[in-house]
Amino acid sequence: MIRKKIRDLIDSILHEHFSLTEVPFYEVEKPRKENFGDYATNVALVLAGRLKKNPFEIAKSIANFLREDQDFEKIEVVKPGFINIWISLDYYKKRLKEILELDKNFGKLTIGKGKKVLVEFVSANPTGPLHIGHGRGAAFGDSLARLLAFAGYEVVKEYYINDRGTQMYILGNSVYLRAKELSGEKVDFPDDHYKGAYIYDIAREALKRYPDLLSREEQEAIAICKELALEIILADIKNDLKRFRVFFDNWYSERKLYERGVVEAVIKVLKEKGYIYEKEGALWFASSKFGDEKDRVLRRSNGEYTYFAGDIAYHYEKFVERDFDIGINIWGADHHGYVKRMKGALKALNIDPEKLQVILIQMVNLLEKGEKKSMSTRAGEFVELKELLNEVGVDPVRFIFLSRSPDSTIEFDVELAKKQTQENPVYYVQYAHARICSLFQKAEEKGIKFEPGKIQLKNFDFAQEMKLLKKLEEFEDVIEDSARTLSPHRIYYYLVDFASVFHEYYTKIRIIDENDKNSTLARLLVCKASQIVLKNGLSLLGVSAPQKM
RNA sequence: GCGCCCGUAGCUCAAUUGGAUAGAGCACUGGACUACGAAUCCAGAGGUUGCAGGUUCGAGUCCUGCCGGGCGCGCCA
Repeated sequence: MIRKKIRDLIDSILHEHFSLTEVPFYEVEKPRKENFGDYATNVALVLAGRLKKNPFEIAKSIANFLREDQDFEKIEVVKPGFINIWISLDYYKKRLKEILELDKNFGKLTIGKGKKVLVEFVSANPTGPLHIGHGRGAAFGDSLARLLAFAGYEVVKEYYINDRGTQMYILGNSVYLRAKELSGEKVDFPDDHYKGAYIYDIAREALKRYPDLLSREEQEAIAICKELALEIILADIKNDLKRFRVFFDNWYSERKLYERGVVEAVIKVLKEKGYIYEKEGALWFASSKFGDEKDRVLRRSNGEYTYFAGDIAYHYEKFVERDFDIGINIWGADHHGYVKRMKGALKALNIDPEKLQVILIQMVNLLEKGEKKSMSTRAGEFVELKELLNEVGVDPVRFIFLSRSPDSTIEFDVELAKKQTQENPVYYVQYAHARICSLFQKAEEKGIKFEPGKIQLKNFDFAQEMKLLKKLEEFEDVIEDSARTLSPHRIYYYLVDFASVFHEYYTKIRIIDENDKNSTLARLLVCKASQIVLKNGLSLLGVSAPQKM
C-alpha cells in the first residue's frame, strides 16, 4: 500500500510544514505514462489557489520533504506542479515476501471498518426461470458482495422474494388454466398471463400431485397451483444461482413480512406523521412531499396492498430493526423510476436516504441472428440463464457480465458467445494462472525446492521483473478503488492487464534455470506472488483459477 | 411531454471520478515454437471522444442547449 503511505506522508508534511489543519482532496495516482513516475500527485496544484503561491514552488518544497524517505528512489517536480515519485527496489522486495505471507488475504483491506452492509440483488419475481438479464444482476451483486467483504465490510447477501400479490395470483391462474387445457378443456388464456412452456410443466405436476385438482372449488384450486408454482420455480431459481456460484445468506419472504405485521406497523408510523391519506377508496402515501413526482398508492381500493407498501416495510426493517449501516440494492434499469419514491419513504421514516444506494444495471440486449429480441417473462420470450450456462459455461458468462460498468447496456450476441469460447478473455487470465501452476510443478520435478523464507534476494536485480512488481503493488489500490466506487468491473480490467504483463514476462524470460538456482528462486517468488494476485482477483469475480486447462 | 442511462478506433468496451501524449479485446496486416504450456508473444494500422458553446492551470469526464439510441412514467411488480 505504497499509495496510502504517500498520502499519509504528504498529509503530515502539510500539517507540520504548511500548518494546514484541513487538507483538501488531492490525487495520488498511478500515471499512465512510465516517465511520470510510479506514482504522481497533484497536491501542489490543488493547494496553489488556497496558499496563493506558485504551484511549482509548493511542489518543490513538498518534494524535498518526501526525499527523506527510504522507500522512494527518485522524486521529480514537473511542469505546472506535479510531483512524480519512483519507488525503490528494496520496497518491492519487501512487499514480495509480504504477499506470500498474506497469501489468500493479500488484498484484504479494512476500509469498510466493519460497517454492516446489506446487498440485495436478483430478487426476481418467482414467476418464471431466471433469464440472462437476471444473470447479469446476479454476477454483479455477488461479485460486489465479495469485494465489499474483502474490503472490510460486514456483508449480508439477500434475495427478496415477492411471494404474494397480484403477479402471484396470475401465476397460479396461469397454471390452473394450463391444467384445464391439458385435461382437454378449452380455455381462454388471458394475454397478461404467463405463457412460457414451464407453466405446462408445473400444470402437469399439479395434476399429478392433486388428481382431483379440477374438481375442486376454483379459487382453492388456483391457490394450490400458486403454491406449487412458487415452490417449483423458487427451487429452480435457487438451483440456477447455485450453479452460477451465487449464494445468498437470506431468502427474505415478502409474505412473512406481512405475517409479522410489519407492513401495518410501518403504515401506522407514516399515518402518525401525517403522510397517509385516503382517496377514492385507496390508501395513499404522500411521497410527492419527499421528491417523488406524485403520491403513491399503498393499499388499493380492493383492499390489496401494493408492492410498494411491502417494500417500505422491508426497508424499514433493514435500517431500523436490523440496523444495517448501508443498503445496496441492485435493480434493473427499468426500475429507475422507483428510486425516488423509495428514498422518499425513507425520508418520511426519518431514515437517512443516503444509507440506501441503488445501483441500476442496464439491460442485456439479446442479439440473435442480428435481430434484437425482446425479453419478457410474461410472454415467455427469453433466454434462460441455465441455457446460457449450458452452452458457454459459468466462468465465461460471469466474466463477460462483469466486464462492463453497470451503466452500459450489454449487447449480448448469443451466437457469438457460444462460438467465442476460445477467444474469451477469461481464458487469457486463467491461462496465466495455469502457466504458473505448471511452472511450480516443473520446478519440483527438477528438484528445486521452493522455500520462500529462505530465498536470497540481495544479488538479484529484478530488472526484468519490475513491471510485474509494480503491477502486484497495484492490486490493493484496485481493490480499494473498486470497493469505493462499487465497480467490480475494475477488477476485470486489472486482471486482464495483469495477465498481459505476466504473459509478456513469461515469453521473454526463462524462469527455471538449473544452473542458477538462486535467480530461479527469485523469479519463482515473483511468479508465486503473481499466482496469488490472479487467484484472489478471480475469486472476487467468482471465476475459478484452474491449475490446468 | 417529463425522468434516468448511454453516445469514445470497423465491432464490443475501458479511462485511476477534473489530470499530463484517450487505452484494451475482437477483426485486419506482417512476424516468433528443437528451451518452463503458441489458449502465448512482438510489430503495424486504426480517433475532431455525437454537435455547439461555457466553467479553469487542465474537460471524454462538470454546466447549458441541440442531435441520436435505450429504458421508464399503473390502484402491476
